Amino acid sequence: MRLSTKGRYAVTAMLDLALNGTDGPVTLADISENQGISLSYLEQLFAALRSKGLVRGVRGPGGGYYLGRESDEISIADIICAVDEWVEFTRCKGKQNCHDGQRCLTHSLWDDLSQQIFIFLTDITLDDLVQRGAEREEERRKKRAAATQVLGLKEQAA
Amino acid sequence: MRLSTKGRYAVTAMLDLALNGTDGPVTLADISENQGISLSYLEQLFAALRSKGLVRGVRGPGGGYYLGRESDEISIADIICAVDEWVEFTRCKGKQNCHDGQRCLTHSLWDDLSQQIFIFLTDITLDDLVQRGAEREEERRKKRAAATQVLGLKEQAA
DNA sequence: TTTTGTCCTACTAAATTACTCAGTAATTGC
DNA sequence: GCAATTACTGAGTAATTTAGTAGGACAAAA
Repeated sequence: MRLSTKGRYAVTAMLDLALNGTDGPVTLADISENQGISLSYLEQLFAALRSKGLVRGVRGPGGGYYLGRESDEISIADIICAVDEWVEFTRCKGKQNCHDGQRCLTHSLWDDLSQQIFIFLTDITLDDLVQRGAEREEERRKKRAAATQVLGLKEQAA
Repeated sequence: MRLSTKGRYAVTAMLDLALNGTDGPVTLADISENQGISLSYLEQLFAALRSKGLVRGVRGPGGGYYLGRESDEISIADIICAVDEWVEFTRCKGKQNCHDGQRCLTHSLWDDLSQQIFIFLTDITLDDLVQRGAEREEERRKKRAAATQVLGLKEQAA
């Protein structure tokens, strides 16, 4: 899993959509101004988001973008995966030579870590972030505790 | 926390050092050949590692690099921080405009995630990887469980 | 004193990131 | 129908990062 600023831009934009898309679609021009991201870069990001069904575009005057699904059914991992392509490159089979086994050690380390991050981000939805913004701190703590508990349980079971 | 291939290279090289540095120093030329990393790039990485005291260089014939500390006192996070500079860029105060609070939401999300990753990688040492390579699978599972348990406990306490 | 290696600086190539420009397509209001 | 608005598309470009080259200077062993 890659954690780039590109993914952050996408999450920020999607959050903007979740917050402001309640009454009518939101234009990229608005998001561009709100978040300080260039319009054309947003267009590229939203092309990727659209192809994954995370957003729905409406053309013409008064148009803009809606979320493709409910905000509590869009995880942060969904968004990042959509824009970051995610061809996980650490697979030993094939390109890399893992003859002496050392490289495989770091590979498995990275795979493990990547999976941990993925699980973490899969358990956080756009809606969770919205709730967080609405000063519902208690709710937030519960959600976060539940998310990280999954991490713990997953490994303790092994 | 950044997870780049640069950091992976560094971890791989350090693991090579931990495995082959038991009898005498290891030359960068050896690591270069073993791991398929260019010599000059390794020199850059090791300059950073050396400045942080993670390795110790010995000049002249028969020279090379030793680990700067015992392998069980060097965490993966140490290595990545050394080469990746880590100027965490998500701090709201200052450069970015967080006027409407939306950006702050993603900032705190990223900060949280970054911290989770950091904790995860801090609890894994070079020695853990070496043990793992020695087919001590049971040991590995115990270590991993302990490491991830920290993640769980940290949040459950909140 | 020659060889082997670290150490140091600058430069270059490739990839990625972020952005620009110039359009086309669909929808609305006049 | 026509103009305005907005999503879409693709080519191109600047800035940054990553990775690798080149050419040394210094230190120590042979």
